[in-house]
Amino acid sequence: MEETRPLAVNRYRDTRAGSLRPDDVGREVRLAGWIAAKRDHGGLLFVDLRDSGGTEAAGMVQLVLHPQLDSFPTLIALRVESVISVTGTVVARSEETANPRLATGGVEVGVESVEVLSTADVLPFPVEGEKEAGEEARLRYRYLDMRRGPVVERLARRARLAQLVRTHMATRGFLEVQTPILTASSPEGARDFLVPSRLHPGEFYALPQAPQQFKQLLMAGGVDRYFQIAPCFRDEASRADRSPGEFYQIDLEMAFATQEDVFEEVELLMSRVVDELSDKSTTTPFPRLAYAETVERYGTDKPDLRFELEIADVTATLGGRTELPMFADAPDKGQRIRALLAPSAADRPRKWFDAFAEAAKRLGVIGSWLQLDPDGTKGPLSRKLSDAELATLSEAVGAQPGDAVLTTVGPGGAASTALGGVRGALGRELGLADPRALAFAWVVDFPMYERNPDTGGWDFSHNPFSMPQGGLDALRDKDPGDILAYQYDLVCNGLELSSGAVRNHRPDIMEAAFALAGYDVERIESSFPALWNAFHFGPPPHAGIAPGFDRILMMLEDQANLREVIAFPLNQSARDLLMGAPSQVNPAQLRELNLRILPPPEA
RNA sequence: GGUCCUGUGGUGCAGUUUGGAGUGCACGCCGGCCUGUCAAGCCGGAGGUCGCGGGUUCAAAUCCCGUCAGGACCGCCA
Repeated sequence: MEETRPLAVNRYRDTRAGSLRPDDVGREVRLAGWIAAKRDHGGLLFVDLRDSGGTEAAGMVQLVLHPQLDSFPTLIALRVESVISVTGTVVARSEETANPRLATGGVEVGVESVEVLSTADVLPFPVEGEKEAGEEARLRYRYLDMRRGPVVERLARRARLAQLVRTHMATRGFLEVQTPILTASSPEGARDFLVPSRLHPGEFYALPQAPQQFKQLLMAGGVDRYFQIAPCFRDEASRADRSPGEFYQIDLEMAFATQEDVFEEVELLMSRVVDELSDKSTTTPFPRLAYAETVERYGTDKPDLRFELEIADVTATLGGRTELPMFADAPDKGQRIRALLAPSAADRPRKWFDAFAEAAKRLGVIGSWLQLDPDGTKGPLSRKLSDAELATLSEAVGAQPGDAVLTTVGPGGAASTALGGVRGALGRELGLADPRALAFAWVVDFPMYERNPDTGGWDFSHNPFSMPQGGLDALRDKDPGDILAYQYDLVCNGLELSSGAVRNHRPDIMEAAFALAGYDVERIESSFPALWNAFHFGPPPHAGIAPGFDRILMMLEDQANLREVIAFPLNQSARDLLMGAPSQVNPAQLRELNLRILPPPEA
């Protein structure tokens, strides 16, 4: 598989510590690395020497030092994580003293001389050992965290992913193009990071939120297929699966391509990534799910499809009929009654159900529940509904004794979303999802527009450059809320991996599409001058997508947090605890940029 | 902008519900003993503004208010 890493033979080392085996017995070797652990027996000292990590050859070997050695007192005094270079002879360990838990455990190195290369102070947290260090300390001393191993292993996997993406995309005819980091601020979407221009007082560059316009301009420039592992910058709040500030996307765009062409390319790429970089498996083609249907069935547009469990609708069967006012009044209020099976949850404590009801309340819907205990039903609904109605409800979700049924009443979308959140949590808590499965799916047919609750007008619900399905006719004839876009997401295991679209390359359709969102031609032109102009000079139809590089790694590595797959991540509030960014700058720097700092507005 | 969780020697935690002496566990650190350990062992020791500020109380790690820091989430992320 992996080629052996060539090792420079120099004054520090001629052999990797982790490579020693019984075959090496008798060899004179020179090793370098960290003191991972010391075991001081007074007259005899054992040192675990750990070589640098991130390669298969790295590892640990036991050194034996005898008191006759000149440097014995020095070694006794050195703290763990100090760095040494030693020469010595590889000797076999007897059967009683061999360590089967160590790859090098059949041998040890009898040390003849030691050179101390650097010394370590008392550590802020242990490098060796099972204990988890706190998140803050790990970030502040990221280099020590790396020495623990797993982070570097993930970085190695990250490097392999980058390499695989590049070789694969090249064989598929994609041209890797680097696009600017200093570019123009864009009026749409996320908040920009701004970079003041020294040469042009009062003017700013912006860091790209994504190379969206550049890749479309590459299409206009006749590039057939473009890709890039592209840095993207957005000044928005973080989540566990969303880095603050910066992240990477496998950005790609294809000329003369349809939605299906994009799907095929991404399926090829993703299945190769999964095959070569994980022990999981997946099958292509990925299922296609319509957005509206997905939200209806799973309560989210990024469902975890590793398990069934669909949200049922009981508005028709229970609404308007029962004695229970919230159910009885629902149809008249335009509300829906939604229900979700919670398998084997009948004996959950009251607290668990209350937490669900609280969560539902925060989303503006009423949550209630029914527990099908073997010795009778419990929960608020059991007292308020007739036996027949309870049976109807249980049947709707397929509940058996021992299960519970969760219900929500409220506006359709919110009633579904509340249960969608519970569905995901149930999958994790009850182990419904096969941890080795990767359930990819395409979510298609996103709505083009959505109502702005403040203005009552129509906003683009996703990318304003997406092609509306039905083109000009749809824009002219349909209710904006009913117009779908050639806009799609790739989801996997409850994670949104990617978002893309067939682009709108026609100025006439663009004009009509933007008009519905309240933009006139002048505003399009001033907001997106490059694209608007380029599309008047014969742009090819094109489509693309941008799978999240960091999120793919999260998925491959089974990590719940992006920080685990990034070498030097920012913390939740976008601070770099290691480097101390952001930070104030000196007045001379500000003067040169013609900037003055104002106090933050009073709260 | 908001909600929730967490903050206790260098590290990871328990103690907070029900106020009563900085009480406890594991690791680390310092000193001593120890020639076959590999989480070495044994003996001894040091190390604390219980994040910070205010309040209630005879008495606060514990209750209340505020604030700071870390995390999860809502808003936000076309």
